[in-house]
Amino acid sequence: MATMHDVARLAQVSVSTVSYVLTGTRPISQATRNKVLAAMAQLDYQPNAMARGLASRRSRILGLLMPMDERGLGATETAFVTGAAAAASVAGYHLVLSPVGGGNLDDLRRLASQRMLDGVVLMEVQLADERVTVLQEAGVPLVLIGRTGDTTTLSYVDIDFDQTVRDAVAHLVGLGHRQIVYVNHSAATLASGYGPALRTRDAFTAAMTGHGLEPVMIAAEDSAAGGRAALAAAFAQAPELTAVLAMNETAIFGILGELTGRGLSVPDDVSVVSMVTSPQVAELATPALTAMTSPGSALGRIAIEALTSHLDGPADLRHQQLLPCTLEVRGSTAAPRRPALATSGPTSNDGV
Amino acid sequence: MATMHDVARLAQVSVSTVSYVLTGTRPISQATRNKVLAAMAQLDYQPNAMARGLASRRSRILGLLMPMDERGLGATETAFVTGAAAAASVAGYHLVLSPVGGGNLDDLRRLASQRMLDGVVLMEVQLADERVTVLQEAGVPLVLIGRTGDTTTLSYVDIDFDQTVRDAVAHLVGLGHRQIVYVNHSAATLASGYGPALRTRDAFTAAMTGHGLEPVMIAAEDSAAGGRAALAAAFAQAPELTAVLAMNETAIFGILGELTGRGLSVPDDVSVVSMVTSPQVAELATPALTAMTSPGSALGRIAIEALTSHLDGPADLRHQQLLPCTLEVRGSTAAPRRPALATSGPTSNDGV
DNA sequence: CCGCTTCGTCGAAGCGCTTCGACGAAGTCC
DNA sequence: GGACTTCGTCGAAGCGCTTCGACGAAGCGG
Repeated sequence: MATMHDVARLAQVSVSTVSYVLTGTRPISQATRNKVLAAMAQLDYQPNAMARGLASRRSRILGLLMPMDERGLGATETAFVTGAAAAASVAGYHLVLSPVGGGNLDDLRRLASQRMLDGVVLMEVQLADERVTVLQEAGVPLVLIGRTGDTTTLSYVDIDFDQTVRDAVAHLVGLGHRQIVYVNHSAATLASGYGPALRTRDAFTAAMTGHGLEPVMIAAEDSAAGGRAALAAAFAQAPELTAVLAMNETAIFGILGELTGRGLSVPDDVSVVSMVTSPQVAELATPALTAMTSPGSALGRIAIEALTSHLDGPADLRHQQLLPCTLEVRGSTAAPRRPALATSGPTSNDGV
Repeated sequence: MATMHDVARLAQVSVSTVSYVLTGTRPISQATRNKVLAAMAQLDYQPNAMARGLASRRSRILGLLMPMDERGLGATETAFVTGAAAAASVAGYHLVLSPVGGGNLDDLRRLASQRMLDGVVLMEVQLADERVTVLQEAGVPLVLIGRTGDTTTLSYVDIDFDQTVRDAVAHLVGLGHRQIVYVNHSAATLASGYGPALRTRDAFTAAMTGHGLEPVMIAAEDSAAGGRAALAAAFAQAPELTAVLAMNETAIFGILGELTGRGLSVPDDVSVVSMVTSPQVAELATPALTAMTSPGSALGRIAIEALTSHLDGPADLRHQQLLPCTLEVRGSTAAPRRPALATSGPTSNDGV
């Protein structure tokens, strides 16, 4: 393995000159640069990342911390990762994914203190997330995907749940639906302070109220069985329901199964909209699901760009941005079979 | 950030002594050790990973190279990753996941030559995989998940597809099925030399022939639509079919949808077995799928253990191991409604 | 044409750690 | 009880790179 010394000797220049050619920190004449580049090519020289990191005190490695539970990564998360990796590569950084779960905070602390990561993107952020504290204490630059409760001092990129829910509800209301049930994540997830679950809950209430409609939310376990139970609960609470909006990607297959089981057809009897869902998953169902497609790879790219601009630019700037999911109408939504009965309250906003 | 120097000064020993306490390379008296450990604790000392790596020429970082296509990671792959991460942690290594796709071989070459990874686990190996060559040229220790065509010089862990297919077929034959169709990955995937697709194809042929039955294989695109088309093709080729064995986790939902669409019930009219499938995915379907559950986390653990034993032990040993998937009977398989007509050929193996 | 800045290059001093050789003290063997 | 090994510790020499200060050679204005 050739070192910088070898290159310098072959090119008949000093080591520092070679370094300057590599990093561009100081001007180098074209002639010298060519000599050095030729020597590098001839020796198949590759800089040693460790040595470089030690001397410069920056590793040019960015970490993407993704808790991996047994659920697996959906296409949404994957798009996110690939978007981030591409952006990192463009900025001249490596991206490594670290599957540090919520449990091992010590592992995280060690990783952070070892100065091996120049910066970190945190996925699946809770409203109160200890990992943020650990990382901040270790002095590691940080960008969140998602938001903590108090976001004033942090950089983040997140889905605009408010807008997304509003668009989804508007789509259903526009089709003529009046009794819409929102199937959220489980009660336990809500209680644990999972941001998306809480934010969509509030956004749904606001959107429905804005249309003069009654918001009904059901918390469902993340499983097909949970979806079935949720649908039963939904019919118990709102027997006239004609549409389901589901945040819970896992439960939705249970919902569909139960609907079929009750002899109800999608979308004729009940319309279904899936939130924050990838096209791939939406296409698995029959009929394919009308869904709010998440801006996965854009989210990843923007997070990395924010992080690198922190690193290469002034340290104290803050990047906060929300991106909505876009509505993609497929086969699971239609006008309700029985036209809406006028419900109580104003209906002036119906035509959205 | 405290350095080893600070610790040495506070403990009134030399730097090398501190290093020996940390690495255990040489004996240190209990008294000295305690002094050093106390100093470390007091200063909240964390060794600098870069410096350590530079001096020792080992980073204690292992890479898990997983091509991330838009399909996303299933629960199987996730189990794999978590198993690997846990094993790495036990062995005192960090595990980083690198989403290097098949395209950017140069990226891989750079990563490998920078000496920042002590070793690498390669996922989703093709029968002829250039990444193997690149890594071998760079001299990076290597363990495969999956196998290349020529495995003589390589370490690998893989699913025992032969055994898995045999068990799946035996289950169906045992229930009384005679016309069994195997739905594989797409023709393009087969042509590209994707090992699991090829191996299961051959294993299916062997297993069916062994039972004196006619093997029918359909290649299906990785989508719900592909599954529907595959089922149509299956009925065209084998109108009497009573069971489907599917390798294609994505297509299987299309298969189920098409079955329902044709008014056929699962498992009464047609039994379905899903290969290499996680319980989570199997439970999404209604009824839940009888499936061959992949030994995900064990596979990850074993791969890492093989890799670390390469690194810490003699360099030239070889680890080659196959693990079968285990049959988990759920609701999608049953005895065929119309008992099998005696097909041509011997039926002596039926009772398996 | 003199002092001044800018350009291009060099040498040397680290970055924080591991590891080798050395060496006194203590234990072991016949 | 002398020769020899083992134990526990130290100092110093790197690992391969970045970066700082220095310095000769040009280029510039007045």
